[in-house]
Amino acid sequence: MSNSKVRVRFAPSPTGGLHLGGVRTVLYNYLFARHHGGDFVLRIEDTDQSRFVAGAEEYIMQCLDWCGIQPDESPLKPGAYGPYRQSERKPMYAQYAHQLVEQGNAYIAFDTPEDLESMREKYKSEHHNAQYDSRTRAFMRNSLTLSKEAVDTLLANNTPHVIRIKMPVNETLVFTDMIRGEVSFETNLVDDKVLLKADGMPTYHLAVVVDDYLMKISHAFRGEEWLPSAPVHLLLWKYLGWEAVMPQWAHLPLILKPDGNGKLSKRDGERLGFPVFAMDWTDPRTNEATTGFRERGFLPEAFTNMLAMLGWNSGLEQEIFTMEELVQHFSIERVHKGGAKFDYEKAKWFNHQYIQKTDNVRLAELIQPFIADKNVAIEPSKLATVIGLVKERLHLLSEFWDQAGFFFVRPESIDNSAIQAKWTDTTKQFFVLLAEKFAATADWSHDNIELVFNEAVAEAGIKKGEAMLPLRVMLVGGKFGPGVFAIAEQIGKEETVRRIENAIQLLTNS
RNA sequence: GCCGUGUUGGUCAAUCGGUUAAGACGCCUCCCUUUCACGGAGGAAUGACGGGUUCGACUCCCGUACAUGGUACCA
Repeated sequence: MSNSKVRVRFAPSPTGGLHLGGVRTVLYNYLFARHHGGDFVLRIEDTDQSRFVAGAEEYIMQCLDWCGIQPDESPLKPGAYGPYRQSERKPMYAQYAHQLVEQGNAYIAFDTPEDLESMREKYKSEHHNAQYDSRTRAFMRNSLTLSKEAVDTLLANNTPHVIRIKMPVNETLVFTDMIRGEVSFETNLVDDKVLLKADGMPTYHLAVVVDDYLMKISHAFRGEEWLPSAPVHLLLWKYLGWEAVMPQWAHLPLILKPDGNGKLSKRDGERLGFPVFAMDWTDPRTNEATTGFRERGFLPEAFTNMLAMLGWNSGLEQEIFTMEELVQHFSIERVHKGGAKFDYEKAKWFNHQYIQKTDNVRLAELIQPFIADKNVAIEPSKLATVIGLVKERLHLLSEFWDQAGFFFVRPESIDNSAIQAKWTDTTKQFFVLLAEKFAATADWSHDNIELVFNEAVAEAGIKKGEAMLPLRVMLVGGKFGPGVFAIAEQIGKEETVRRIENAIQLLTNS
């Protein structure tokens, strides 16, 4: 395998929103492919017709697009190994399943769901371990226990049936995982998985092997939850005679919930207040909406950078990597074995870093959706200027309006408590004076505004410190924001005077 | 229950038998800043437990504990 071209695939099941862990799996696939100059394939694993969800496939592709990950081959961009949806590859699988039956490595099983149910019930009480294995299959209705004639008759009558792999007895299966090293399993302890379902569709087990073979996949990365079924896949590669070209496996660690333990789920995000999906997702069946990182105000670069570092480490002290740098440094051997708890605070830190290094014009475009509902017309150039003023205090793009809304809209209310304490006749007279002086100022530039302010302070005979904070609150509404004179300059002379006068009135009447 | 996998500060993590056990996030203190933030300087905080192997173990081996994944005609 080592001398052939690197080809990897991300093979999601289109059943809903794209989870953090899913995105990280794609990312690692993508980085590995690019690092080795190979191909990255997107294959849709839609073999379970009962779990079809409208729009899920398009959604997944949009997520990849947002993340800046372009597949070399996908349902939308077919290469030489299509089709790229398993549902469209249906005819390809049955022949291999039947080949296995003929070779004696698989068999036909006619058990009904009820038969299986009662088998499991029975074993639960007797052996603790209910599985369809070498011992069980001798008592079930299948081509191993039935006569050839009986089987033929059942088949001729279109009796529902599946094809199961026939696990060997007393064998130890060993393979080398790229991040875990040698892993071994006892064949006696893994059951006879269904390969071909009664509806003629393959299960994941058959499909993944057949497709990886046909698509010439060289390295297969998937979540750790697949490790227990690896022996089935291993055997399939062997029985089908493809062992020599079997991909190298790497089972990625899981992303865990921040509190307690366990796999991070959509519910954890809702419970703890952070997104889990890459982008907003609304389930068409239940209409349940889930927020995504994009809509929460993440930059895609920050999102992918953060995910790359969750479970992988370059060995350098650097943490901020462009996609190109990630491609350059990535190696699957440096992926951690243990699961990583997701840390939303750190995720926001990454986003903050990226907001700082992104230029204001692009930020303005990205922020547009977050202010679209404010009903204010804002020129892009002004937006960019304001962004430059407040970006250092943004962790999420969605925080922009809270931090900068006062640049565009007069504050609805002002934090009186911040002024009240210092509000005396002297300060009131000062602000009346200041408003007059401001109104008469021709050169409305930052430095000159400050100059005029200083003059007013001197004339009124008060301390500058007593005037600065009240002025800020009058203009901003609260104790936050960039330099006061920069704010005054930006909102303009008329508006500055207006806000001061409004505040004086408000404070006088209260 | 059974099988697999994992376990360095609160979190992400470096270390590939010999270090004062890096760094980052978060937290705390101070400085800067007539707000908030940014920035700067400090600080607290780590090898699950028990046995080996070794001159020497966070690093290797074996147990135990704990966690987690699987145990579907779902992926």
